[in-house]
Amino acid sequence: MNRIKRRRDAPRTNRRGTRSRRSAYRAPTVRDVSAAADVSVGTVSHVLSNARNVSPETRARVQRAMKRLGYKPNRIAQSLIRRRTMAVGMVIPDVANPFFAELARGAEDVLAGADYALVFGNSDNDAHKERRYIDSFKERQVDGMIVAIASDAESKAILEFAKQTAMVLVDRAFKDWSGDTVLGDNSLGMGLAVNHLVELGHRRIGLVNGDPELSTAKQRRAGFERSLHRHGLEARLIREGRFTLDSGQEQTRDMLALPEPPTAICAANDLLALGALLAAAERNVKVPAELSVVGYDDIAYARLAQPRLTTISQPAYEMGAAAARLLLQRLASPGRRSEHQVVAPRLVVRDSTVGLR
Amino acid sequence: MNRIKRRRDAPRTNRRGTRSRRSAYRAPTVRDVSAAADVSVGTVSHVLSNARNVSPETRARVQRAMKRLGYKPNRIAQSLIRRRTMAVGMVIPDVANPFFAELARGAEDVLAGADYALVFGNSDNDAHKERRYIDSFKERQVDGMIVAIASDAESKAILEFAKQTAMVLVDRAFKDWSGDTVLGDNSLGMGLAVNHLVELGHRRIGLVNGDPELSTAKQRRAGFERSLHRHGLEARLIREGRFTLDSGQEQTRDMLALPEPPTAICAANDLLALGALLAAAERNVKVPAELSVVGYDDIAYARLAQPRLTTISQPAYEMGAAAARLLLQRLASPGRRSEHQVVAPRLVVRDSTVGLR
DNA sequence: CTGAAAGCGCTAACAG
DNA sequence: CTGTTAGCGCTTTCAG
Repeated sequence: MNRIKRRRDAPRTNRRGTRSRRSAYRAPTVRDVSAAADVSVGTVSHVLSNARNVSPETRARVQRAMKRLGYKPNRIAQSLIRRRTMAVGMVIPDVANPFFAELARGAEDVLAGADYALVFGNSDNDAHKERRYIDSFKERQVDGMIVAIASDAESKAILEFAKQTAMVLVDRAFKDWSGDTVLGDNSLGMGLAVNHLVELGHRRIGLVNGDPELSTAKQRRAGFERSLHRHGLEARLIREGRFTLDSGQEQTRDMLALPEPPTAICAANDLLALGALLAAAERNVKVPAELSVVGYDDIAYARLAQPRLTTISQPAYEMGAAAARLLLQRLASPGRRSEHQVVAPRLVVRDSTVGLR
Repeated sequence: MNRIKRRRDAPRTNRRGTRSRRSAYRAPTVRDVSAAADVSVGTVSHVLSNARNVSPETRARVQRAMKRLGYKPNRIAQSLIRRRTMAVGMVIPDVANPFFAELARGAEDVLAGADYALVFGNSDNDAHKERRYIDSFKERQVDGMIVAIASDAESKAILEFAKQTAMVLVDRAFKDWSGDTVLGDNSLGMGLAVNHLVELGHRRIGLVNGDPELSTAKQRRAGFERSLHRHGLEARLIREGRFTLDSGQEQTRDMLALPEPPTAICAANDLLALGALLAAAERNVKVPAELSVVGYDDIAYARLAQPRLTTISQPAYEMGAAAARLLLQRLASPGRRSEHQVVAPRLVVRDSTVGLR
């Protein structure tokens, strides 16, 4: 009893009785509030969480004390005992890619609305980096994660991880994954692009692709090939690289140097398509007159490019928001069946594609 | 003693003696490890943190136990007692703005290298939202924050906050702020733009500006006016709005409808400039032949626009990285003098500006 | 070199 | 309706 008394009276002194020297300021705690309002800590906690009835007068007194002291609950302490951090991790390849920036925005907006904090990691499509972020987030006890997975290189670990904490895959998945997903229909989308080009009379159509280990790249390639075959065409002009502008430029440069260059190019994302435009400009190949180009994603800059880019549109913001909503749902009811949302791609015709004359 | 024994033997049972029903799995704790290795929890903690000497045999035994159990320290518990979360908050207006996406990348890369997690908030340049994120991050006990502040509306609260936790302002600041900063020289930058235009023979130069309460907008406007005056010109053609593409389009549309429209436009960022290009296209005003446009920031898409945008370049990635480094330094030595880094703007001439014939 | 135990700030079971 | 108190998982004295 004496010991406890001492603690309540002098909470700011350490065992030696000296005030801690570093940082004079120390945020008020439940104990400070309870002392100020002359109630027990339990009561303070309860007015905070509304977990049980507290008489109006007591409540008011406590709230006044809180305000006066500028009390804010320490979320870390809450997390420790509640076993919930109210934080979710997100790992995407690169925020500097507008598609993922939008996607992140979508996720953040819904998560913030539910009082979750978003902690971020850019994997650069590197399975190692991705794994490091996931591990780090796990140690930090995030309640869940949203990830645009780089490859299936770490699939074992991911699957293991997902058993322990909520996880939804967005934009990209891997086989063996059976949890929640929000994915585009990449094969269909690429089909749309090919159909458009074929309808315009193109026969020699090339594919400028991203990192071949990514599920999006695989599926877009598959869609490309399938669709060409369906039209009785061969899929020979295929390049792969990374999902970057530079790679797009390089791949296109390469293709345009062919004895029989393509008359049209499908790029697996808009960055690649923009790179293709640059490569064409280098060689003085006119787009769309001499080369049609279609992109994928419909980032904001697609319509600002010259010529305005025909592309396969995907609602990045919505995909992020949907992934976040799915995560929230799973957090609320861990037992529910997993859900697989697929968002439909849409062809947006602008000025970078034109009929073969 | 009996009580303690019980705890060590049955740590996974709650007070009623029933196993918790939810989540069969529970991560191993120091206690589990200590039991498995037959040492005290203190020893386990010490092999983890190397805080004191532990005999090689004991250490090995503990490490084996850790590995066997798959033990990972609980960062939340560590944070609570160490009073460090190894997390930093970042609030920027919008990741979907490539300038800030790059900046965020820069910060994240250096922070991740130092084992800090980055938690994110988009303020949309809304002082309220910004304040909410800052409060939230504070409750979450972040070790520090990097913020591109919206306005001085909440400056009181911000200053108060900064007394308690490390904070560096990036890209934007407010008067009264005397802490660490990484800022561009906006006035100088705008001067560069104006000089360039004047040298090309332009006399009727308009300013398309962003949110007037932002320090960047104020300074860029000031630089614009000062520079024009220095050339003996009046600064009459000034519009303000938001730092978005749409706003740029709108402001420019408005200006071009004037009886005496400008022959050149300074836009306070590239998004605005891109909007200006759109507005010009609408009216069939040729850029640069009939209207020169210069942007600000030099986002990746500036050189992809048509025409390629002349702009004032700022190293967004480096600014983010520098801010993160500053924060790390302050975290390491809280007493150090605050540092004010200013990054030099650079004129990049491309195709959107041309001499008046 | 090691163990015991007191907390970090909070929640929630238990006992009035 | 309110107070007491045992922990959450970890670190860090203090005592051997």
